[in-house]
Amino acid sequence: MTSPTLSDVARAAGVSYATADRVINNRGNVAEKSIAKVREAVSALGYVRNVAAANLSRGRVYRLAFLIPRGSNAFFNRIRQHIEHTANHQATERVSAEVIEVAAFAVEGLQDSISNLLERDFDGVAIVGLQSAALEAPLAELRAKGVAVVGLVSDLPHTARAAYIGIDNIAAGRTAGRMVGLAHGGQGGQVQTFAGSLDACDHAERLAGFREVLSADFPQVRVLDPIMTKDDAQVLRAQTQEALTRQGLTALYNVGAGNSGLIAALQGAQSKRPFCVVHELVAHSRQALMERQIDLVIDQRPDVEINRAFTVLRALIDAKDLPPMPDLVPTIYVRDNLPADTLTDKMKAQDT
Amino acid sequence: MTSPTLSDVARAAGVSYATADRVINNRGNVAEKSIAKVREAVSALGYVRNVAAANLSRGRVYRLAFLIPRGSNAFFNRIRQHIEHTANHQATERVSAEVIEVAAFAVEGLQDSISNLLERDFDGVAIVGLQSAALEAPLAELRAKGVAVVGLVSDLPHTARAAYIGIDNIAAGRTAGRMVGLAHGGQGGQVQTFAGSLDACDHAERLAGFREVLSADFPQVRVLDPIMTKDDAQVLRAQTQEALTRQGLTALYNVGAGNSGLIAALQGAQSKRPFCVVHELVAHSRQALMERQIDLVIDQRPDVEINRAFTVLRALIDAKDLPPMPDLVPTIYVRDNLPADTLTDKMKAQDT
DNA sequence: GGTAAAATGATATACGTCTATCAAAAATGA
DNA sequence: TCATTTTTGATAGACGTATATCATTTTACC
Repeated sequence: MTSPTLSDVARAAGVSYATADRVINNRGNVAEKSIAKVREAVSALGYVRNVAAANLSRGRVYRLAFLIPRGSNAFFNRIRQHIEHTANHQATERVSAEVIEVAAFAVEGLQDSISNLLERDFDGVAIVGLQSAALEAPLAELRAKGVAVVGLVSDLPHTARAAYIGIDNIAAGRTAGRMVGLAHGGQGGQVQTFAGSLDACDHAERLAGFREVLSADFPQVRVLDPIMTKDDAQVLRAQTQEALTRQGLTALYNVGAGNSGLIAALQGAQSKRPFCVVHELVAHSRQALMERQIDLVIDQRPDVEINRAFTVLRALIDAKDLPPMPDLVPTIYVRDNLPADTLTDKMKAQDT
Repeated sequence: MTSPTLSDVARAAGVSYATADRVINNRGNVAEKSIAKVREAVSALGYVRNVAAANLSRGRVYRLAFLIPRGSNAFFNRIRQHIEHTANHQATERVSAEVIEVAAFAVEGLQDSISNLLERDFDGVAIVGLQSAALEAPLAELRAKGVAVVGLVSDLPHTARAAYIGIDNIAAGRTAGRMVGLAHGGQGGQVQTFAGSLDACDHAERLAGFREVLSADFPQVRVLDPIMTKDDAQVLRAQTQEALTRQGLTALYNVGAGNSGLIAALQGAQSKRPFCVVHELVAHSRQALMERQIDLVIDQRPDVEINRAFTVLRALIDAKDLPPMPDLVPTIYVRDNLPADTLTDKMKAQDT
């Protein structure tokens, strides 16, 4: 009934505990023959090492780092908050996580930060990455030291990381496109798109997906070229105001950030406004959804992503296979399926 | 740096390890004064019991049971599969889960099954419940024995369970209503609704939410009274075929199961079919989405729910507070944001 | 003040693994 | 065959907690 221990394995293999241990933790100086015997016994008995006992014995702690862009971006604040919350909780299980802020979207800064990680003694690192070959060398060094590396939200060069945790941005754009198309109810229309910069490949991917669906399945809806905003709320506000004066505009889609500006412009708008889709559920997009200034939010569920990041990193560090985890898909929010607002809830709890 | 042990607590409280242990595991026979001293030391040092060490010492196993309706319903098959997969994985951490099948939607059957649990030695139970006062007595007995009880997918009487893990069905119906409304693009229309039975309160709730949104925000869309199907695919097929012949029908919404029949009827349909929304992503609804027979699936993410059930039950059993978990919301799927098909993937993996 | 009861302290063993040490046995090479 | 190297065995202590036992101290009560 109870699962076999390493002593059981040793006995079954006809070797001493010490030898079985040498095999399991490959300490070397073991004859091939003994290795084979132990391996056989392991699979015969179905032995799996008791990680709890092992960690207890080792006094092991999992030291994780998260490299997140600096700045007051609402989305990354949410990410940061989730990391701290989770870390706080996992402290019981000897997991510590440190958030390291990085200059936003700058290859050199990221490169330096990664190099700095080499001197620290981390077991795993999650990085909000960039597609740049310049990152490959420092990441290779890091991985050579045995550090588990995953890309978070925005991917790293494929060869340089063990996993990517984030949504498929083409799918996200396609989803937005599908919804905008559906909302036209068979009628024609014009969509104004907004993007921070097309150098950011997530923006470019979303836009591509968006166009793809509309031109294939809703040809009567015209997609206007994106207005570049640098994710700046001021720019978005001005440009949205301008767009709203135009005739025949039936929808707005912002692939990037800076939505508070877009929303501000919509607040002053007339009764019949275009169908509006933005990305990432944060305080202001949530409120705008509730107050009917916008119609849809495509979210990447940072809570799920962070959860996954912790789980994947631990699995990589322990060299275990991955436990079942919820899939990551672009999530569509309307005003009717919003999750409970934890921040509001917290304030309520403080009131009582 | 390293977290305090119970010995540290004892020392800080000025008592022996034995006394600190008596307090922590409330074994009785301790003076109030000592209890207070230990409690203080615990919070002063921020002591948290090392669950891994505790479980190691106890040789503890978590024995969980899941009470799931019997039958070949695709949705519950998916649930069952997730439970087994997760259980399989958690075996390493000394968690075992048993799926117990129950006569579907019958109060007496469920009542008996719950009573039977009393003789087994489970630590936690997740039950696909019913709102019936008849369940309160056996559940109270179970909880009196120290068994953690949660409602899964469909709630139990509120007083009889520690938590409910499932979506808000009114929100799910509202979400469907919002999408159907949006898809009309400001034009009028008629929606035919289908339900298994309005005795099932999840069906009634979804329908109520659906109506609520349409009448409030899309009054030009008329909601027809639901056709009762008993979740039977044959009935759905016939009724859908009949409905499709009607003039002016712009949308279909099935709050219940039996979608394979609905889809079959749609396969034979003409080019311009109504906008179709169903619940639960399973093999056939997924395929229908891909092949454009339907437009939208509202899913409750059984994978997330099962994950949550395991986590919540463990937390209840250990009397810990809950770790961060993804929120449960009705998820909207279109053909562009579908998760990877694990079954298909598995088959692919076997091919290679 | 004396006795019984309650509370406390000291200590030992166990859980399964890691790590280390030392001695003994087996294999290797000249 | 002997010296050397490689491989094995035996064993002990540590990680933090649970549980048990037994002796001792403190408290309560008449």
